[in-house]
Amino acid sequence: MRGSRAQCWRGRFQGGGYRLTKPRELILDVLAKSKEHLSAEDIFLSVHKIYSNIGLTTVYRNLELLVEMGAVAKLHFGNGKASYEFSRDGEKDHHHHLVCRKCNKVIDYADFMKEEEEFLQKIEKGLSKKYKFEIQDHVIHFHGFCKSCQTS
Amino acid sequence: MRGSRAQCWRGRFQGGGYRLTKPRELILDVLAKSKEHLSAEDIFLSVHKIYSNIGLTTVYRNLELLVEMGAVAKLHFGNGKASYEFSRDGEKDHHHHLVCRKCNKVIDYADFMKEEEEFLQKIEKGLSKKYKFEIQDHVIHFHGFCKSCQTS
DNA sequence: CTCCTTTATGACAATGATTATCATTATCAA
DNA sequence: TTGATAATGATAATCATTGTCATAAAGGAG
Repeated sequence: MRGSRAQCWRGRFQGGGYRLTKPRELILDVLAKSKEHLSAEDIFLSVHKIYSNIGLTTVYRNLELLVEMGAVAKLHFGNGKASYEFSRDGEKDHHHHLVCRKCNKVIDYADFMKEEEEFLQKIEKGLSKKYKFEIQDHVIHFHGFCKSCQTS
Repeated sequence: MRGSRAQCWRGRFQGGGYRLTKPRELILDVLAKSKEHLSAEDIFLSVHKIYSNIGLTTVYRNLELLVEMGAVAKLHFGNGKASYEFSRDGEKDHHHHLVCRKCNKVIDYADFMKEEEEFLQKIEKGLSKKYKFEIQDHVIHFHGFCKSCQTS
């Protein structure tokens, strides 16, 4: 039980010459548990609760690594800090975002995902051929006003 | 000739209780001329060439205003600073982005736009109904490796 | 299991983009 | 032309993120 997922990650890390360390494991745990998009500081605080040695720098460094590995997506909504979440990876809970222009609230939606993914795959194929670009992931944000920020 | 566009903007500003000032006019000019996504500093430097009084703060302030007005889109690629460009507004030259995960190069593409826009409109309709969210704009980014950053 | 090389960590300082402050100036409706 | 109000620009302040470096931990070799 314990460690089955850890072992999977261990493999992914070691493939790149990296090691599976406690901070890394805990960061992954936090990311996995909270389906939300978290800031580096959010993650730092969560990990800190059970491992008070963790340093904020380490969190940043590992997020950067995970982004490079393609395991984590770094997103920007409107609040000045980056948000991180697991990237699609063909996962079940892939989703897209509605971002409120006023209060910066973010709604994750998973409706229409089948159609969207299907459509995106077609587009991706065309684009990667034309631009010789290896597409690994995508981000779709709709911007506007959420229910409570609509003036009219 | 001169001023027809300015008058249009004057109207948009005054509708919100804002004024059309020289810095604003020049910032809009720069944004209109360069189809590229520009950073606040890029814009500052461009305006500065012909109006050396401009302050960086003013550029930030006005970009923020334009974003609020829905006239300008604020985007984040991977270089630590925000990029700005006119938002769609049903314009001819609406486009989406391919962002390289390694060198942060951004390719604007306008292929498949007809299909994409058609598809997005359908999605937007469904989402705005379900989430009572007033959608004004969207962002689509594909992430991966550009031609010259592909290792394999 | 212990040792050793290498990678990773954490405290701290430094950077750099963005924002707040505030006295001064410019816009524009009357 | 004038006056109320919005906008500007210089400066300082904030705050997320990155660089530095001495120390600690991982994990392969023996």
